[in-house]
Amino acid sequence: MSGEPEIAVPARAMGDPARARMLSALLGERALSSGELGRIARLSPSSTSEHLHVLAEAGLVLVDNQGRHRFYRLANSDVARAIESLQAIAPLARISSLRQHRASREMREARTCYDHLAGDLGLRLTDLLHQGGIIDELVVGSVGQAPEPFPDDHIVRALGLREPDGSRRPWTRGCLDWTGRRPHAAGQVGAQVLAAFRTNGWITPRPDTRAVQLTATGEHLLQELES
Amino acid sequence: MSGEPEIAVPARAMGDPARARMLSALLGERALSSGELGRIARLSPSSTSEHLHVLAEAGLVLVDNQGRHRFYRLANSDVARAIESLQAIAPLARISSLRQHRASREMREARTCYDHLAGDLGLRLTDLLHQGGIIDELVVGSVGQAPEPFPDDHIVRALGLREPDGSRRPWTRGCLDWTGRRPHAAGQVGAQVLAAFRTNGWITPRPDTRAVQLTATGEHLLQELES
DNA sequence: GAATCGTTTCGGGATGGCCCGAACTATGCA
DNA sequence: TGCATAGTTCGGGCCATCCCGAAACGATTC
Repeated sequence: MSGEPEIAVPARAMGDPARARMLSALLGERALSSGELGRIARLSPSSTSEHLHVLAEAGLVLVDNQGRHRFYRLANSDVARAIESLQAIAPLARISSLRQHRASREMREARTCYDHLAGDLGLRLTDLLHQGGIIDELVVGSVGQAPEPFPDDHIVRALGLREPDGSRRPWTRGCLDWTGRRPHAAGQVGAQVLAAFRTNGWITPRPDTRAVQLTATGEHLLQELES
Repeated sequence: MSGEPEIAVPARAMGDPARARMLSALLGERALSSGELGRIARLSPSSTSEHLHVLAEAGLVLVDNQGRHRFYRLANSDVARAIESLQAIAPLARISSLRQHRASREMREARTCYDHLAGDLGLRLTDLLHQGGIIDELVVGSVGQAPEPFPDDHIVRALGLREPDGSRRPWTRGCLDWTGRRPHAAGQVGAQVLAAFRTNGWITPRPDTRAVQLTATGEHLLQELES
């Protein structure tokens, strides 16, 4: 027999600035090593290790051992969802240094959000998908169906989109994070688009951050699709 | 210029067991006084006051002064959403005492969840609304439209449901909390149903908790609608 | 096997949070 | 005016957490 959920457990784990930075970095989907996370959180290796232990204990992250590295990732999409929902009510950090200013600009331009793209790039793609009839109008938190029959037009071919995979996962989901004030496309279609951008080299990762850079090829493709 | 949201701020505020209990109680929508919250969290008045100060500072709760009472409530529905999403990843409390056991059973049977009903009662109502064609099938986090034209059948009249009020708020939203493993109806329709249950005396509040009790009248109504 | 690299564990110091009782303020009521 | 009630502020004790450097550990490399 068990009672109510103890939200203090995950909340406490997320409630330290260093651990919050780590989690925010891990929202960028790919697994990060203890060392990378330590650099992101600006901590000594020993402190980093302790914080990661706390996160694992609270069930927020999982570890993959690979050689002498240990790669950490968010435990599941519910954790990602919880972090997003906290971002919606969290105050925005004050920016003091020039370095932070640049990092903030890069995040606004384009970044990954768990397994899809966000920032200005995410919004451009959302508009494109909507104009192309591949997704419905998005409302925050809403889920949408794929069009029937599945189109085979220019946009679909250019991005290499495939039909939904039949899993329970919704085709689109409106995901709001703190820039833009408009939801961007998450869900299966969002994941497909991010995968396409990665494998085709339309974006390149930036070091130690979820921000990504749109390459010249990527920008060309977008402009061509938007015209 | 401002940077990323600092999720550590709300998370830290929620990350104390006493404050978490208060927030969980406030999920029951109605505002609670400092004294009531102190009893719920089992704290001295002075500690209660400090904790509430922390919650207010983090923007999670708002205060209404009424005479010598101070009534606290969740700041907005985003906060409620964040608490719900943490409940989805939080471990369930172990139950030791008989008293906790009874409280847990009462919560499972029927409780309020921000501004709608949850627990077994919430699920019964969700099924009823679905069978009556008033809401679509629910998926967690999904939003649904009201039927057009708005029906005027037995269920609608019995519950006194009105058409959507034209606000942005979705007609239905699938809200999952920890019992039942199935989403129950939130959104405008959920709020209307709770209001009807309250004003018609189909439920009565239980002291110091979000749990409510279905009255004999309420049970009669439900059985009649379900037949 | 020795050196190296990434990571964890341990010890210890500083800090801050949590708790309470006592004193204080503000409201309501007689 | 005086007293009771609701709530906050203050002071102080205690404990958990957060940080780091030193040392240990395990895997890879030479």
